[in-house]
Amino acid sequence: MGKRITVEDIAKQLEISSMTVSRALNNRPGVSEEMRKRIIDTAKELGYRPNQIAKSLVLKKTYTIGIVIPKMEHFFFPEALRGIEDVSYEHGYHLILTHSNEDRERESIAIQTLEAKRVDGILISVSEAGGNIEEYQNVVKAGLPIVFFDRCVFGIGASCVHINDEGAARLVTEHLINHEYKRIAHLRGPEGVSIGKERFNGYKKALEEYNLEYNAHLVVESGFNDDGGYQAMNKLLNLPRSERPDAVVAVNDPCAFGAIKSTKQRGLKIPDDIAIVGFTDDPRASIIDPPLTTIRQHAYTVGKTAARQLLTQIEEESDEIENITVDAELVVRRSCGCLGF
Amino acid sequence: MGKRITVEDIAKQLEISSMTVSRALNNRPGVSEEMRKRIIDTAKELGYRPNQIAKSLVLKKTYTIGIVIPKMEHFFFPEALRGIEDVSYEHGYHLILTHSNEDRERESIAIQTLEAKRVDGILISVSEAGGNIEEYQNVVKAGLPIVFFDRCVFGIGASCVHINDEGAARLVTEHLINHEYKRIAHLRGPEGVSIGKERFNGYKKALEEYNLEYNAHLVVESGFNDDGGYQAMNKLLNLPRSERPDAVVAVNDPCAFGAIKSTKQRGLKIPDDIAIVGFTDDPRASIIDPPLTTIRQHAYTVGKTAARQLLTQIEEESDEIENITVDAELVVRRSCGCLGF
DNA sequence: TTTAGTGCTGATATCGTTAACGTGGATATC
DNA sequence: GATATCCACGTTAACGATATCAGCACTAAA
Repeated sequence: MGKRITVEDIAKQLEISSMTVSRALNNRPGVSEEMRKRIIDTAKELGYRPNQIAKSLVLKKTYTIGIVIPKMEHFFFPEALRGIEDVSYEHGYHLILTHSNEDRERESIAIQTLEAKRVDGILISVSEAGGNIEEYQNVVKAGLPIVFFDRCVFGIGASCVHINDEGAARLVTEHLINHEYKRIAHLRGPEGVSIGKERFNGYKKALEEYNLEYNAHLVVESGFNDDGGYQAMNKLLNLPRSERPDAVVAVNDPCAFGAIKSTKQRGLKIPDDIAIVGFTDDPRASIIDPPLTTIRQHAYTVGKTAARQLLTQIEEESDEIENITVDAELVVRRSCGCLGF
Repeated sequence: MGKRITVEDIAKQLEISSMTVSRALNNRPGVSEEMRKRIIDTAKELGYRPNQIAKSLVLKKTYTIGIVIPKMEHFFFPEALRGIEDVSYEHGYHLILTHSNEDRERESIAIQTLEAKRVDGILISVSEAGGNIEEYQNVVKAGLPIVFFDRCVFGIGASCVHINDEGAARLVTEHLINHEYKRIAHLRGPEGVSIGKERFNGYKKALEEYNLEYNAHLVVESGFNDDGGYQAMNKLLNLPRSERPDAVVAVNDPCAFGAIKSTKQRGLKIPDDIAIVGFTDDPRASIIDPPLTTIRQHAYTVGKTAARQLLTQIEEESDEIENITVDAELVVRRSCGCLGF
């Protein structure tokens, strides 16, 4: 590593103390304007770059927030990330990005890394494998602000930012019920992940409300991606003809795409033979054939909101916990049986 | 911030020196097995988390690499990011993610931030606005390893990882020529960005090779996203009928999507009235109507390769510059006029 | 003239960790 | 029995920055 210029180097060159250099470069009072100018000029001339590491050590503050994301492939996360980045940038914070790859162990390592790097706060969406509750609790106990987004963990004293998953799932299921589908299936997310559970609850409540029978055979766990949706849909389509669903609520859009693939492969028509709806509003949803009816999640807003909440906790040193719901909306396209585009 | 446990705290509790604690926790020789065990146990008990900041200060090494990405919305970047993350994780490095948002000023700030954070190396894809050449040169001069990926800057002594943009653009243009299209247009990327220039060159060379006339009216700058493609295509379609293109090479898939939208809005059929091809192989490319013929870029591989190159430079302290080309392939679908799938 | 205040600058300690060298005692070697 | 070697552990300094307190020159007020 090429030797970097330090405040000391600047100080020596000008035959002053490093303290004066520090004051000048950080725009603090106690330096004459003339001296300040000379210092800034020399700093530029020497190509000085402040050492944030040393600064962080003494100030006990890194201006960095840590992010744990379970899966980069989901459109939702890069989009949320963009929201997080925008807000952080405005506040002068930077991001350390880690990736759990839906793996519990790797998530645990990621959190410990972020603690070691002394981030000022953590934003996390838990892995599909279900969370490291104890690890989260340690973070909370250590007084390190942590905010969950999308896939949350409630009741451990941390803020959560998410859409109203239950309500939205209910909404989209009701939409199918209004189409008079009778055997509505659900490709559900994992039990251990909040959104899997909540969306399932929404689906179930909609059925109850309209006095449709809940049928456990029609609920298949699918994980969160295309392939899981494909496999799960295959299971449903392997049922005896009379037991097959006439409509499907997928836990998210990738699952719905997998389900669409499976359905088409068997020569079945969507929505004529089976209606399928998703959840996310992935960019592909509007251009797939047929265009997918889904819930628009506003990932960008979720990211922004989560980052704001975290920064509030960091900067106000408050430990006030909030449970924030971001609006989501039903986007009606054609895969549900509606004609409109 | 809750006070964190330090090696000193552990040392006091065991009535030993902090040096012994450091040795034990870092698996270094010079500590009896019994003592090591006691130290590790106490560390766990107290919930010790090493302070990577202090460590970095003394070791002059952060195990962190900085990333500058121009636009999160392009599918390419999250995918490249995934490749980068996988490789870094294997090597025990972490990522600081910054986002230039295609803005030159913001990119410049991002680079300075990364230098201040004393990252061990930088991976960058330059902003659409064209790069801060001087800034890059400063980084190189400071001896900080930097690798460009996808959107590169050549000739300043930094490694580059990219696909053979010129060759691939030529390939896809040739494919159109073989379809016997005569008036082939190009929606081109910005002059100041390597891939814009290279792809344009490839397009031009293909025309030359087949003795097709190059027509400057048929080349319109489109930027890199949907809307730019839409606007640029509108310009082409506003030409007198006889001057309109019968085929279009878009600089990337988002542009192609915009062009498709514009074309469809005018009631023109793709590929019958106008063929359109893209570049990227965005997830939407295979499901749009008609499925888009494009160049598959293997963003994941580009990310992986760039990260590997950077880590090699970091760990071997070599300043050997490489210009690495990642294979890309033509993906033939229907928007070019082929029948297949 | 003395006192107090103000404006600029410097000396020293500190953040948490590790490198480099030092020490004391047990064991091995001749 | 003297010397060398090795092991386990300790002491000190350093990384690069800032906080804190102190000092010095000068001005204003008493």
